[in-house]
Amino acid sequence: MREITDLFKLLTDDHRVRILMMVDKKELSVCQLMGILGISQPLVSRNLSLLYKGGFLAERRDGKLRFYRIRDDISKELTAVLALLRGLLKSNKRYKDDLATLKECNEYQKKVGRCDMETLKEFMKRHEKNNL
Amino acid sequence: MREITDLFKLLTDDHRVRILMMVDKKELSVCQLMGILGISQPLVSRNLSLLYKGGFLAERRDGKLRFYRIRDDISKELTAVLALLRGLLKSNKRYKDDLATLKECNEYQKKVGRCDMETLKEFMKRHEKNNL
DNA sequence: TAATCACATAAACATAAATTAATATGAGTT
DNA sequence: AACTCATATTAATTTATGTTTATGTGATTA
Repeated sequence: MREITDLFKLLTDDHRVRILMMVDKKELSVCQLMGILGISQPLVSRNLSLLYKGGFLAERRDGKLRFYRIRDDISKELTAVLALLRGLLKSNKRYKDDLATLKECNEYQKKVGRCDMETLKEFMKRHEKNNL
Repeated sequence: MREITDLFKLLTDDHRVRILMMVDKKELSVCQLMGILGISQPLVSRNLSLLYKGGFLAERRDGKLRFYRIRDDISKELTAVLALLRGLLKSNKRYKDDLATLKECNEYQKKVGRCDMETLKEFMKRHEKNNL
């Protein structure tokens, strides 16, 4: 029983759910997630770590960057939970906004040709200004 | 987004999930739930109240007793969550034990012909002994 | 109408979780 | 080998949550 309530506990934090849904859409690095969600690096790392320990995520290192994505061999329990989440969020405003930001973030990176922390912080600054 | 994480928050407590699954099986009074789960009355009441506020439950008063059951007009979100829970718990030991206790509790009540707090406390005492 | 019973709620306490700020790690670069 | 950069981790603070004890409420019965 505890395993199940612990699983739900993973989904009681907005940041974690948003992170999960973003990497569900596309493999992402820590600094990309910072840029998209507009939150601090340790906060992204901590929540990634919890989702990882919860069995949702796979990690891949590429140079200095670490990319996270949904594991492709997650348990049937986690598969069911993910399916539920996708359904619940389909028409959620925050989720759709995040998806849009994800797209902008990608385009910005393509334009400047880099994917490092400075680039992402610059993106965060610009994005924040646009949403005032 | 908050609405969704709050929904999951309701399911992060063992007692609440057990209560939800018991009333999913059968309409039950507060003291019956005490007897089945073996926990205090304020604890049952508090968790029932949270599940009620969360939109899962309907209440019916019959004399001194208050019976709770799953609302028959719950939202599609809650319906999806309930379906998930039923799947996750289908083969869960604690859940199956609780179902067995629910059955015993019913039979005990039929035998003694009452459904009040004294009866249920007596049942709790006996049940505890049997499980030593 | 006073007492009792089932249940609800408030207050108090204990514990756990989220966030930030500061620091550590470890791979890549010079 | 020293340095830098992306990320992880720790410690400290705040905030939220669960549980018990004590008390309130409203219906029923004596």
